[in-house]
Amino acid sequence: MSRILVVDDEKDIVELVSLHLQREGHEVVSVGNGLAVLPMAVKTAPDLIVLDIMLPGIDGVQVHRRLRADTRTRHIPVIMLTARAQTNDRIAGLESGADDYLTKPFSPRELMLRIGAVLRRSQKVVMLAEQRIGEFLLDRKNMSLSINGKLIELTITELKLITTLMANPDVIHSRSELLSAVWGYADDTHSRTLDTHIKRLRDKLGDHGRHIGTLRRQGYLFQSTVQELADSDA
Amino acid sequence: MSRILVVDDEKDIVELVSLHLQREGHEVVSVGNGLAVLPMAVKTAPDLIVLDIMLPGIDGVQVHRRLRADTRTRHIPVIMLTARAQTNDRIAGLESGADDYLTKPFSPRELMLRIGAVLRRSQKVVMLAEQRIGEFLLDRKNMSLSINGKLIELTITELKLITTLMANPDVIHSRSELLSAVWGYADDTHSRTLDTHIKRLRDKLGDHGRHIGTLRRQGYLFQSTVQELADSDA
DNA sequence: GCTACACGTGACAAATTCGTCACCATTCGC
DNA sequence: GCGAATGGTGACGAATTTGTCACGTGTAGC
Repeated sequence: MSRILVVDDEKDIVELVSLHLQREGHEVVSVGNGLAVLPMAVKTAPDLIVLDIMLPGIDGVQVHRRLRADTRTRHIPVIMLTARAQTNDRIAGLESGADDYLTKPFSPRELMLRIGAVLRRSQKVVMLAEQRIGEFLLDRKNMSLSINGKLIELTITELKLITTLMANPDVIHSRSELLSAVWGYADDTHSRTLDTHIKRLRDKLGDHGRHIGTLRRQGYLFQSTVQELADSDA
Repeated sequence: MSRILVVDDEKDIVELVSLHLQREGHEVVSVGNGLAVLPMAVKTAPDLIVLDIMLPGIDGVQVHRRLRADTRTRHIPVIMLTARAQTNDRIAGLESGADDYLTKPFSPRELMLRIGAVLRRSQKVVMLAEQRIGEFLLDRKNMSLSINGKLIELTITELKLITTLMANPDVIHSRSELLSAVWGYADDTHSRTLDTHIKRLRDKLGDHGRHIGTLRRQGYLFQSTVQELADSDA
């Protein structure tokens, strides 16, 4: 599942938290000294760090600063464990930097919920840099479309349109869905805007414009494969 | 590393191939019956399938057809194992569909090389759909940039420019690199095109335009963090 | 077969984008 | 400090993009 780095010098806290995390299928790494956090974080690349404030070596606030300052660890979400004795402005300082915080003593269940929430928020959504469908190559990194290796010059509107269609090939995209994705509004009563852009796009695709199909009263779709022109018995 | 589905009813072949694959760090799943391939492929989502022609149940050619016809498995590369007794036109038919083929008896080393080559060819390049840097959110899926949740309206040229810069934050991008990535040429002798677009982009970013730094005689860079305006001792 | 509705089409004009360029500002090396 | 090189700036005009709209074509339901 995910790898969690637990930082606390109280062994019973570490064991309790580890137990709960492992029960949920996470992998746990732990350290008990502030100075050891950054090297361990760099080495193990955890998905989240649970970081206690009171630490031997250097304290949790300092550790947090170092994690944020290092390009290798700055992206790792951090949940800080604070003691009730912390002053309010100190807690405010923590809140502004950490992804979440929890006051000791805490219920392990509460911590698990917090960890789950922070992990979900931080999950990276990825997509294919290049998507090939038949003779089409959509290069999302360079924001370009090629057909059989030949670059098709598209306006940004046309590019957004084909990108939206090719994101889910062979699936119908309603008019309102396309308008929303490309134009930011969903109602096109009495307007031919979408139709005009579809035509322009099809024109630029030449013969391959047939890959953009119309489903009357439903919307448009990008077809991975199209029927060959029938010469006989058409 | 990668997950490989090995399909062969000869147990010694399966064991031999599995041994070599596991030695290279791959995970191996195997089935010995043609009818079991598709369900297993759907279930385990392998990165590559090694598929023997001679199978009980349905033969390898049929299996291959089914894999290609199913949207859940059509993208999985297939290496087919053929027997020397196969006729030439049958082999030609296989070649046109499989990603690679190998004739029994084969050396395991040869198969490993083929597997490596096919895997390398099929690796999907992915990138973050959304990239957050400080207050900037680059949404590659929708081709948009937001700062603190506020959409910044950019032209396609400006978008390509900021995308290129943010792809490697805090790294210098030379003028020729930017020209090549955005304009498709690298020489800007006697032209202020790039500079003009950088200025336009900075203007649209307002205060946050400071994130785009100039390094004289080297190029430009996107800075994840910038110095706060110093009110004292500036 | 007829009609109403949905989509395709060509044309237009306003808006926007783009590259260029003259000039200014800044930086660096001598 | 000076001069040359480099980057910033505002303005211009050509080219392109965009949305709209009248009209035509195609389709589905009665």
